[in-house]
Amino acid sequence: MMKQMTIYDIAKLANVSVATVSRVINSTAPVKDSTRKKIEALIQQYQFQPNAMARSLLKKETGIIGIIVPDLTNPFYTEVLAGAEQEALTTGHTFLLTNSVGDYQKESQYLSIMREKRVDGMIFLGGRINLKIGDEELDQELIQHASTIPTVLVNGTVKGNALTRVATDEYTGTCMAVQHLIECGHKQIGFLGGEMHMSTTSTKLRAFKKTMREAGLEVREEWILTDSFSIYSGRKQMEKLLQLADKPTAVMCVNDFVAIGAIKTAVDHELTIPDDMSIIGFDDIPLSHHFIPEITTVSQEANELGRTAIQVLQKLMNQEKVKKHTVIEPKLIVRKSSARLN
Amino acid sequence: MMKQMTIYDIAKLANVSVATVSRVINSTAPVKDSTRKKIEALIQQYQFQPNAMARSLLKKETGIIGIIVPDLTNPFYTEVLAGAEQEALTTGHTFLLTNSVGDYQKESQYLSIMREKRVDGMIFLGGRINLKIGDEELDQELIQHASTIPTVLVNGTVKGNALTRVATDEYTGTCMAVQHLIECGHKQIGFLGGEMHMSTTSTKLRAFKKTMREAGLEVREEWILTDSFSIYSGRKQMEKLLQLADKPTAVMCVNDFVAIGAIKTAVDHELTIPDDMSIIGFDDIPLSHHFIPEITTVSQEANELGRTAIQVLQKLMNQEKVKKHTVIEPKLIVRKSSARLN
DNA sequence: CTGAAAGCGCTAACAC
DNA sequence: GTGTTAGCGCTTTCAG
Repeated sequence: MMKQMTIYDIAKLANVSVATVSRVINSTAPVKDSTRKKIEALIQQYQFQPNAMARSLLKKETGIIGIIVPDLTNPFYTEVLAGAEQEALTTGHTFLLTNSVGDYQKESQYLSIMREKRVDGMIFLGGRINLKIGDEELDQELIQHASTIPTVLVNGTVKGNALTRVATDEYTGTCMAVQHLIECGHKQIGFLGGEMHMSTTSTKLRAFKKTMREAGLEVREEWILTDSFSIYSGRKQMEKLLQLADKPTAVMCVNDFVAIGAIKTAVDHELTIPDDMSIIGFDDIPLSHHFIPEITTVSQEANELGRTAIQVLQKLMNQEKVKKHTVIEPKLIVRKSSARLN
Repeated sequence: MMKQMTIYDIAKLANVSVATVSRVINSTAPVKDSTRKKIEALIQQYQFQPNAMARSLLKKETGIIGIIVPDLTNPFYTEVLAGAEQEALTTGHTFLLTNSVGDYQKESQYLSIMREKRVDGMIFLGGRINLKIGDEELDQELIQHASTIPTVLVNGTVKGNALTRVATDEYTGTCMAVQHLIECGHKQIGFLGGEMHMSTTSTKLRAFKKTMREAGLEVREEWILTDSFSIYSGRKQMEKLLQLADKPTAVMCVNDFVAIGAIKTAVDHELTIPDDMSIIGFDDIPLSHHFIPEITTVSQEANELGRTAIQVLQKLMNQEKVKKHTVIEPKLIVRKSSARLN
């Protein structure tokens, strides 16, 4: 590997001081045209790039935003990321990305790395902040951490809502979806969840029950299943549901993955969706638009969520005032996996 | 924001010199047990984290691997990333991730950032390294860049194969898939591609033609369509194909996205897949396993690809000898979107 | 076992 | 316009 040049090397070659070189690099003060030209030529010739470490050490800014996501292969998260990236570009920030796989210990480890690397700010998604009953110690660690690095939580929170967060209104979103099912004439509606100890599941379940009750419909416990957030989990849950003698005519799923799994298994069992059963997802991952049948779902506006998260973070980093809680309104997207009860 | 402590603060509090603190942090030399304990307690108490910038400046190592991907929302790339992350974890490296959206100018910009930040190494995916006819200048920039930072290219190359790369054998993979179709009795086979100027498309097309010819089958130019790599593109292409009076009984698609689009449009047109037409994809994204029908495809072993790329990069970073070209063997995954011609 | 001091590459006063 | 110099926070000789 070729050694990288330093500002000293350039200065020597140009017969000027390092300060002058620094000035042309940062256009921070006027420099005589001829010397500027000379220096610029040298920089070009040797492909000189100033060392960001050295600069950061001094400026106390790295231009890096740390991100912790729970699952890189989940399209919802990548969509959030894509939105965030787009927005971060406007201020020239780059992402230090880590994948926690929902492992709390890894989260802690990554939190440490972010601090060592002195990221300018960070975004935290999933994992511990999605726990229905937060863990005292984990929350404390995160809060502590946030006192030193501007941090925004996406779709989650910690004890006492102590930190800045932006989140989709999952409760309302679920109400809208269930309401849609009810308006389609369904009276026997089930719920397929993710892990019960995650707030995503419990929030949506609460919304589900409340909407049912307000419509005067019975909430049947045997139609409420929970497992995990994967496609495979959707399959398992639908498998169970179909074994029941008395089956619902519609189900609300905790996310699109579970909905896909549910549809797939239903189809395997010779059901036609939506004729034999309406199935609704949540998230509006790109795939839900392309699946056969196209899936009715609630859009989390993932891209906007990501962009907003960064906007809030940027304000935080600039020491501006920000709302402690920004909410993104979800949208019901009616497609082909739900229909009138006939 | 609370100010972060420095090694000086700790040293002062412990009544020792910074050198001693450094020693306990890095266990780089023996320290008296009692002073060690004292320092450790302080570090714990104030949650002190050494500043990685300062250290990197000295050690000329950042612990960061730069990654340029063309599309964060494409499951193939995220799967590669997930594999890479897993492997990078073994050496404690973290990712500086950038999303080029296939924009060559952005790639250049990100290349610069990687150099400024002095990443220890980098992985480049997609974009310019996938051009059928490489751009002289862009290649030169990348080669130049690689002379200063260990770099590995994934599924692509530059002029003269000047750089280290790991890649799936797309040619062989395509041959396998087409061969499978032929063995199913198909004689009228089409090809749905991505952009024609990308090597992925042209390589696969070459393999397609060669396999057809060797089997004594006619290559019909009107059945060879190219557009882009998206689901939407698959839809458009299938739309065109179905307008033909004489249609193929099977099609090979450049990737799973195109296959999904093709299937969806075919189904919209009341065709049954695979009974009326066999359709094969490429990549084996998770979705292809869950789509209805499940998609026959060629697995790129994305996760392994990512892991291997990092392994090779690690060797490169350690100045070990590495093969200039590591190839990953693809696998044919026969599922439900292809069947015997009846 | 511990401390003093040099230096990593850069920026920002402060002089001239 | 330009040069000198003092750090930024850390590691690492070199002495003791």
